[in-house]
Amino acid sequence: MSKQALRVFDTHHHHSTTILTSLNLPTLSLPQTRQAHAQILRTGLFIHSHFTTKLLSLYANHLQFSQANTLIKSIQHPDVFSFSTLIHAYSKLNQFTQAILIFSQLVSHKLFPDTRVIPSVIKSCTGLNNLRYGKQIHGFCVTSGLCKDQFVQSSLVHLYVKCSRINYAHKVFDEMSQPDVVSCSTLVSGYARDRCVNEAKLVFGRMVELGVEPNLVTWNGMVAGFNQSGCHLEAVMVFRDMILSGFEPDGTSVSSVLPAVGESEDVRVGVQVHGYVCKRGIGSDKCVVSALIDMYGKCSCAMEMSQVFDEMPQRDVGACNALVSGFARNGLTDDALNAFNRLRDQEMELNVVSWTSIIACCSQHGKDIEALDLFRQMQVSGVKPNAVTIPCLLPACGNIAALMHGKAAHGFVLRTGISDSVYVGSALIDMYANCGRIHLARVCFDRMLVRNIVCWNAIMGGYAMHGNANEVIEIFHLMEKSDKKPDFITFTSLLSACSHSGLTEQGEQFFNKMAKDYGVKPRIEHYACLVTLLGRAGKLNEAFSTIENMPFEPDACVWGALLSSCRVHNNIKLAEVAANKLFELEPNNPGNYVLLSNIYANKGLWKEVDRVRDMMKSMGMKKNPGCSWIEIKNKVHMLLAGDVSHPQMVKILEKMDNLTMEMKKLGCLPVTSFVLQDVEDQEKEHILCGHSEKLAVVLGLLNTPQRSTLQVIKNLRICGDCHDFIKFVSKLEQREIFIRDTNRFHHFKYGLCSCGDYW
DNA sequence: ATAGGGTTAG
Repeated sequence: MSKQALRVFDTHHHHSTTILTSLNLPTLSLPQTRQAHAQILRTGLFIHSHFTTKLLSLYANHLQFSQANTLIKSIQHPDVFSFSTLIHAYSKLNQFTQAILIFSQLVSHKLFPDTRVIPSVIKSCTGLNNLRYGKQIHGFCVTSGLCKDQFVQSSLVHLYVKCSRINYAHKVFDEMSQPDVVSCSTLVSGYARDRCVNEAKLVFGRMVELGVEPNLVTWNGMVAGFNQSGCHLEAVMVFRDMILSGFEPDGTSVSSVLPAVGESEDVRVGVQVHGYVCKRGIGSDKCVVSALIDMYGKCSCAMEMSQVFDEMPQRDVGACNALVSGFARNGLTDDALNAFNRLRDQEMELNVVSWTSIIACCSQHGKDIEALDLFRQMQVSGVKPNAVTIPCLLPACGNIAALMHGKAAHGFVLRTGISDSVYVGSALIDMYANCGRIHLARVCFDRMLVRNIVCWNAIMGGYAMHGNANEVIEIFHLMEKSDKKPDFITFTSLLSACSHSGLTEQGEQFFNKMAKDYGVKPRIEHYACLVTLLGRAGKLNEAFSTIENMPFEPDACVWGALLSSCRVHNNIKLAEVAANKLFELEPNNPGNYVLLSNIYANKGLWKEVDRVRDMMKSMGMKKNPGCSWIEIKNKVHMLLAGDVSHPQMVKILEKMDNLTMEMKKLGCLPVTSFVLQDVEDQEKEHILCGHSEKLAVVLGLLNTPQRSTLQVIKNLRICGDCHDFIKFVSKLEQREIFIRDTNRFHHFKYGLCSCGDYW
């Protein structure tokens, strides 16, 4: 066609009919459009609005917004049709903002919109989730009478469904004189998406009564709606009903039902659907393949998942993403990373989902530094993070207290305007709390416009971890005044905060009224909190009888809580009871053996210490290596206990010797009880020098400005010697030092620690 | 010329 069109433009015979013919051809390329435009200008044909209008839609289809917008302004007397052409073009291309912009020009020209243009305008409001403007248009349609049009009405139904105003949608629907299949389907899928199973079925029944035949889109909309709202079983059942009603599911149906099958983890159904896909020959549909891979991944069938991937006819980024997250979901992090790297090697175009999946995989499986690095690489490669990427990344920052990285992500959130997301907000709260900046966490919390229960729990959990029980209780009361109901996580924060701050009575009160006053039945973790609460207060017998009388079989957390309390209060008898239970429940957890031996060592019972050490040895178990992280000048340093490989190790040990000497001079001798071995005192000191948190603190002292705050993260509980050492350092060096261990924050200042030496 | 359904990341 292009040859013919160009021949027309090359002639100097400017018969309007010839050009008109060429402009009526389905599409012209952009250069051809420009050529036609030039010719129209030269020949003066622009006075006929038909040509200009045609040019408008051509420019719009080539995404030449400024050209199209200029052109329409050049028309002396534009009519509704000129504007409509452009609006239709924009709305079809999902350029909703542009569409609405043109519509407002139509209005400002005092032109009267017709029933044909309104649906595209409402569709644009729908696409932008702009309920306000949509409602205005609705109002206009009511007063002008355009509302009687079926297309206008069904676009309004869609607007309200999309903007979560299902009641409005139903009202518009009820006012329709003759509901059509489109409006019915939209309303049905809207109810399904709102988890309103009964209403969806009611409207479905009503459309049948009215003689409106449901079609494939109706059924698919229901399946998709139930899937999206988490009614997975319902989605699968509707899929069945659809087949029983004589419909042949297509690619859309299958792609909608498979995620639901995956969630219900019923691989037999999944295999059936897979078989159907093969039979119908829709296995080359990209969405179908991705959904199959996803389903097998969710059903823990990594083999089948890989097989579907390997057999797919054409590589597709969606399928690759499903594969990566499938591996990650099953804990196969190396496979996930390999698949991701293969993707890059094959120069497959990675999208934001690919990057977000792999970042999530790393931050959820202890590969925090890798996650941060991938986030950097993502931006280098030109893919923009979005409101999902950030909550996947932030836990990695929090895990290793990479505050600067977290702040950079926060800056990104503010610049890109995604801070309204509750996911982003609660992830920021968690990150700041985990980085020891509880006040910044609070600022994020206070600035949120909408908060869900996760946000409330995040800030309360943050304060609890910092041992600020009063703040937790204050937030809890604020929450009571809001419309959010506390859940079991809320009470875990409350109880652990009370135990960390020694508010024993208040903690017991919360425990006693959580079921009665708030309808939250205590779970086993709440009993564990109660044991810690009583244990910390020295009420070890009460703690023990709590365990004996609780309505659950006590688990490792509960016995672990008792054992820790026994360490604080040097109770050998109960420690042995708890430890023996723990050795039964988790024989391969070295932490329990270490804790018991520390309790023995603290009382000088070296024979017992040896016995525990031999137990560990005979089981081939080693103490988990202690590991600490500290962020210095935007770089995260990792230090392992006893590891001398750090480039600054000579300086670190020198500084540590100096500090130890100062401590001795001032009579603050190191406590040498927290070592596993019974060795000569001097050697003990040497082993203590190697504890990772100590190394990290000293590294921080050497590389940061005087008196600045230090922040260290440790993978195990802080040991007593290091605790004493750091208290001393905080006084001698006039430093605030935050250390987060597996349990809580220790805030060292002026020679004291916020935990009050109970932990 | 106008209105409805799908996959993969939290």
